Amino acid sequence: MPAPQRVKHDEIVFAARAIVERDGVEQLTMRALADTLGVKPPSLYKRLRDRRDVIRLVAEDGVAQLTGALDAVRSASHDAQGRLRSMARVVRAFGLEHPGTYALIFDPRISGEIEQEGLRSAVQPVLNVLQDEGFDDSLSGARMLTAWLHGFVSMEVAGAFRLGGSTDAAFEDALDRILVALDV
Amino acid sequence: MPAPQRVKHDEIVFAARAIVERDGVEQLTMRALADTLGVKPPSLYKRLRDRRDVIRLVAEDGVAQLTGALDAVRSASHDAQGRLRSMARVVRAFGLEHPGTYALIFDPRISGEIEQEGLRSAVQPVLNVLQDEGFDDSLSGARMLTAWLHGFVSMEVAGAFRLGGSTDAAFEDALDRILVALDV
DNA sequence: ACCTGAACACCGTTCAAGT
DNA sequence: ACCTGAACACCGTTCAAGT
Repeated sequence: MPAPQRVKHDEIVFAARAIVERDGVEQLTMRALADTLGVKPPSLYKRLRDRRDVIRLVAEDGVAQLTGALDAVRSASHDAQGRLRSMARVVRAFGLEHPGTYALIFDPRISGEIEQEGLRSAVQPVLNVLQDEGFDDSLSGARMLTAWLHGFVSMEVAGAFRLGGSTDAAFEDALDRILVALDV
Repeated sequence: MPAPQRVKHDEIVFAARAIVERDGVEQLTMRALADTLGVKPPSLYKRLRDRRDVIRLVAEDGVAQLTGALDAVRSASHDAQGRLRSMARVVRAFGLEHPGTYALIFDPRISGEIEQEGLRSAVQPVLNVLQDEGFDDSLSGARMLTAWLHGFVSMEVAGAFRLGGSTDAAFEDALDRILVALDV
């Protein structure tokens, strides 16, 4: 008598993502994952290749969510400047809401394996906007904006801006200056 | 008869740093470290609290090196713009030469424990230069420059700039625009 | 005083045996 | 067809016993 499948693929990803958000990647063990799913560790290997596979799925789930959020605001503004501003805010909001997943997406050790790479998925939408505007040197502009954005968010998440002032204001202020520097 | 001390503290840090540079942090195990030192794992606990302690020491060693390199170029230029430019190049060069250590220094999970914090140690020298110049809003300016710089270097190290063009030129170009945006 | 073997609690992963 | 217990090779870490 065949044993019934007790756990669906999506449930695994959901549970794994929850562990990452709550406790960090290093706590995402096969044991912890099996426990929250009410199953024994070896059973997971029927659905997953190994632990790296789990982490990859969590990262891809995060990328999909971030990409979706970026798409949602893409048409919100009519001018390039407004669109870029909205997109930057979306990335920052995602990082502050999901620091564990954000770190995972941009971790070079993982992002190399992601289907739709984390880092490229951050550069690409910005590049698209700049290209749509017929902006000269779109690639280097996109890189400058995304480098600043990723640097700001990861430093903020890491707590590097502990000292002084509103980080909200610092973000908006620097974003203004970056957009001016881009000359969009 | 007391057994002679077979391994010095500095040798441990040196060996650990070498493992990180060559194989990455995850390969820095107590076993691997003991092996390269010609000693058994339990012996390490006479000199170190635990594995986190080893990692902390490696990170601090890297921070000291980076700080030293920053100090060395600080007086190389007479104007603020030249100093900031040199410092940015030094950080980038360090990241490209020591990607494993760079990632460690800026990893929020480790930098929180470092004596002289990695992220702050990157912001501070820039902040000093801007303050020396009597630059208004030095803090937010320092943050903008360091955010862009850290973002650029970590994305470059992660291989996010695979597609197209010289990254050297992209770096210099963006650095120019950032300095203009800062209006130093 | 320092070093070590043995031991413990954890991992990830495999596999034969159960249903 | 899926699940599980047992087992293996790895970790980090502790500690009593050696010199």
